[in-house]
Amino acid sequence: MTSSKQFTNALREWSEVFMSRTMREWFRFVKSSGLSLPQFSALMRLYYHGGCGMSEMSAHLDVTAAATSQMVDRLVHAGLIERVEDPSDRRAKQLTISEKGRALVEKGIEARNRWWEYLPAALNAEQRAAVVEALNSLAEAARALEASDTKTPT
Amino acid sequence: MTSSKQFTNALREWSEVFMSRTMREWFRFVKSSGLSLPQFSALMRLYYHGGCGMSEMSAHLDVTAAATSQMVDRLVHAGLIERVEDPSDRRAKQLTISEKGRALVEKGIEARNRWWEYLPAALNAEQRAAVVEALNSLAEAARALEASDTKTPT
DNA sequence: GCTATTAGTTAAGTCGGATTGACTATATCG
DNA sequence: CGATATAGTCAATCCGACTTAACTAATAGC
Repeated sequence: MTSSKQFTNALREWSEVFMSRTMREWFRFVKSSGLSLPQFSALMRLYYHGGCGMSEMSAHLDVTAAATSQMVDRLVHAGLIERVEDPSDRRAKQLTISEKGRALVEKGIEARNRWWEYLPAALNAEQRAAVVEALNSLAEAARALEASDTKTPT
Repeated sequence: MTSSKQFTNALREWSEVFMSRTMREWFRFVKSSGLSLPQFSALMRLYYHGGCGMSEMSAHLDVTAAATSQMVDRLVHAGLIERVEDPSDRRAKQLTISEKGRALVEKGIEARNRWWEYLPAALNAEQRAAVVEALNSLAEAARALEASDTKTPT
């Protein structure tokens, strides 16, 4: 078996364990928050990438402008998003996440990550160091991949 | 900084990169399939854990029996789930995933994993070996954690 | 054997997600 | 400057997710 194949198998296996648990925790949190998954997608977009316009949000969510407008209405009404006129184009609006929205997202991230915070205790110091190194390599490689994907026209 | 803290930070960082991309690919796939996320949750449950009853499914989805019944109706109608009478209890039904459902789930898993299959090329052989070892440790530790969580009354 | 409980279904209702179409205000282009 | 394009919103509509309530058939318990 090639080293690349072993790699892929190992990542696949970890991915299944990780996804299964993390998604479960995420869906649980979202449900308990009273919001929907698409609403959280909108919030996370603003949280991780900063403010954007309605069209950008619409493109990100891959839905029509009308759908976005209605969803953003609800999030604005809930105090989770702020919508202001774009100073450089009077037709447009700028969306930013409110402090309340930010706090909610952070709480969600915490909730979905909590399960693996007990993992260090199950590994010895040597294993932990190895994992740290490996994950850093992975994260770096994945970010490079993301950057090069972004540059490729689709 | 403690080794445990470094570990947690590394996993957190990888988790963000991984989740961001993987969820995006997953949502894209689900949307293109014409099914909803809750429907996929039901299918994945059957795929990974085998057949179960309606009540079990209802508990897994964390919704009422009526919601489950209606959703399962749609999946049965779409040929993705099979629903038969439970031979040991005439009141109950047994749900299993159909071949069509299985194929769809597998296609989805493939779709959400495709992005990181190019990662090996970005790492040298030494790094790859280290990652394989680390991920195996992680997967094992996570499975042990899952098993002990299951045994803990909630 | 009778009563209580259970497994699942059906109906009715609300909600958010999503679409299309129409519209207004604003920006761009020739 | 007028015509066209654009950014976003509103209305109407459909759909699936989800709830509650009521119901039937089957099982469990005494």
